[in-house]
Amino acid sequence: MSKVQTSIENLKINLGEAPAAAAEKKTTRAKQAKEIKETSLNVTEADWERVLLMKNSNPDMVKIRDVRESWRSGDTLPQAKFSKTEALRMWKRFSIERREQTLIDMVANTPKNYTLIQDEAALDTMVELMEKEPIISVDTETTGLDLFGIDHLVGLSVTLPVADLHYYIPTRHDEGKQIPNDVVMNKLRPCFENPAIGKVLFNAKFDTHVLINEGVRLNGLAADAMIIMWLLSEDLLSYRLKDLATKFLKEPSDTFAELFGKNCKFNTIPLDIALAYAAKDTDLTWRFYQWQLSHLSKDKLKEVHTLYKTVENPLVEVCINMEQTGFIVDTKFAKEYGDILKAELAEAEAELWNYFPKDINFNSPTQLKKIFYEDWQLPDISKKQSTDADTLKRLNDEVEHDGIKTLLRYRELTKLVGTYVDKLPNNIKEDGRLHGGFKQNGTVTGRFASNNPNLQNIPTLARRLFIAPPGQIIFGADYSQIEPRVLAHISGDEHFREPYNKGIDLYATLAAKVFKKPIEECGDGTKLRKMMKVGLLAVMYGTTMRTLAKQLRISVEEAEQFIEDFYISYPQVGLWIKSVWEQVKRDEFVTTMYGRKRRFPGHGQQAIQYDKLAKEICERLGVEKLPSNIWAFKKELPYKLKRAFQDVKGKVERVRRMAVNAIIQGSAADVMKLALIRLDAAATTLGYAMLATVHDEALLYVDENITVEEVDFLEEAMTGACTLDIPVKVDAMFTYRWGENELNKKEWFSRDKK
DNA sequence: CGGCTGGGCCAC
DNA sequence: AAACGTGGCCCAGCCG
Repeated sequence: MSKVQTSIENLKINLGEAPAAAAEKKTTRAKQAKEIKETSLNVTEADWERVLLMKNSNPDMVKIRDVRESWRSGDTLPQAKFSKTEALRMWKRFSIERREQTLIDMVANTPKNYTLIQDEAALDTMVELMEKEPIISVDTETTGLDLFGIDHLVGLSVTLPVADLHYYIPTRHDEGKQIPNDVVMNKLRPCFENPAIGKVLFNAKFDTHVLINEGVRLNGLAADAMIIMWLLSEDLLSYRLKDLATKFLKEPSDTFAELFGKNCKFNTIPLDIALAYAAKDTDLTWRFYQWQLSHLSKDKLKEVHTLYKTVENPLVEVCINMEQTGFIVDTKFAKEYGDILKAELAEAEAELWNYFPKDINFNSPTQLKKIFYEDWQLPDISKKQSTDADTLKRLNDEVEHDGIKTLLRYRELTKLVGTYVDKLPNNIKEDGRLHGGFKQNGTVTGRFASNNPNLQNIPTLARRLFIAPPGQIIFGADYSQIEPRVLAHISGDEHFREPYNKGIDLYATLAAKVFKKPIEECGDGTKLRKMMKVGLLAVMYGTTMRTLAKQLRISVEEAEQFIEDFYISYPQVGLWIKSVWEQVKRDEFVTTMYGRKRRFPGHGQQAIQYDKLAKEICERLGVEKLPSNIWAFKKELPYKLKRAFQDVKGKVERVRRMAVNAIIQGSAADVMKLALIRLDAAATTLGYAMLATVHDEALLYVDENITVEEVDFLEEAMTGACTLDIPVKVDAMFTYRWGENELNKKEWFSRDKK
């Protein structure tokens, strides 16, 4: 048996897979169950794509492809009469064979310039070469993803592009000769911490956290290929390096889970396999980055490249800082508050039993649906037997049922307890802090996303669990009305800009103008002002008249009149929106203020089809303007035409809404990202820590004795992040406990100190 | 059991 | 015939 095959056999034992001979004997139920379980895993789109790639070399695979297509289309193909189970078994057999074969091939074909570093002399040679490189690629291998918890580094790979050498340095593998971890870290530290040596990574945030745990602060991030990819194509299904390499470099590459199984830890991988896998990571990262650069240098992507260099790349450090800081959670308070809420919940539940039959689960929409619409025969307002809050409220308006009211209260409480008050403390790590994730590439528009846990959707009532460490406070700075301001700036509407330039209330001014009422009747708290707020959102997000009517509890005709009046008062806004529709029809993408793109491939054709059918409808009816409800014309328009138009209309209007929204939301996100970079720099000079961002606000931990000058300095970092044609306003907030007793700047500095 | 989906709901 | 943009998490219920 060759060395490679020995490694594979060892690996199989590590993976818990019995050798082939033993497998045949044992066919217990448990084992079958396990097999089914494994079979159901990992049959992803990417798997199937690879099956298609391999079909020429293995005719059997064609059958599997056919089976899959037949599942999708809902027919059975005559040449592929397999049950789903049989097909999955075939897939399983194939993938295990392939996995083994891939590993054998991978090790056998390990490139000559991949080197395993197992002794200090070799490491010294590598470091010497590394110091001559202007830019290198780095990647880490770990036991898992819980970096603030149990998981840690087991080895790292480095690519030296000039020398064309690729290394893997194992430090904590279970078996094989290795250099002690601290020795490796000490030797790498000077180069890794030297900002003059550029680093190219794939998901740099992850590796930087890993290295921080080892006492090394990676500096000089030159590029994060994952973030660049997202700027080049914001809505790919997968942003895994291996999938991208397969897709764009035309180099079929398997992900870790595909090669080793989902539950495998990297420290169990034999070193010869680890080298072939891990050195390829940095090799691919570097090559992928070069491929990206070849695109970014094109004229039409210059702006995107600039956006990357000036915003997204420096922002990676800010994300790392926010995640490192982490929130302090008041666990004692969480417990007390949880108990109070649970008592209220028990009360609500006891009350619910007065109205609902025994043994029903109030958390189950399926069961509630049956009671509301079958047993109680309530009118189906939503037309889909919904039991959501909106429907329940409207139902209650009609039938006045205490059970419905209590159910709403029950829902509120279960959400608060079950998702936040009880659950958030579970995320606290050994350092006593909660480190949520901030993903700068988490959305298609450019906004941040947050997870594990999501810190961007904490309800006001649950925010009070988050506190500042002793001697510090939470400082918040949020942009006031950033999205309407962006609209005012981009649309160039003088009237729309007026309230901002004069420093008066936007919504009151808009309402007065649109409703033709004196401004006194549109002030704070008035109905007209509230209506205007909803109306402006509808304009920005492209709400349909039907929904707007529902929200404002007015008729569809009144809603149409409302929006028409708005466009008469603010004609440039309407013209700008139409210009966006034209842009997206022509280019199939739109661009934010800072050059971020949102793409809508295929929209051009759809828009042309839309125009064609719209024209036909107008001609048949002999009208200029497309009627809002074509279904009213029962005889005048053939069903087929109406149906075809409705189809394309839905798609085209959806893209139009998304395009308008992407520019507004995306530009606001650009501004916020710039602001975060400046804030991070300002915070660093003051010795403060970035904590979080919630779309239009940034949170920091600062000294409770922060000075007015320091606050001015932080505020300026935000206000100075952009220059719009109108003023930008930032509101500062000071508190010991998030969401509670929040003071503004004036209040904070004039408060009575205890 | 573990993955997946749909309904519901929190934030901006 | 009909859906307001961007997200993530929890629970039921289903599947293999």
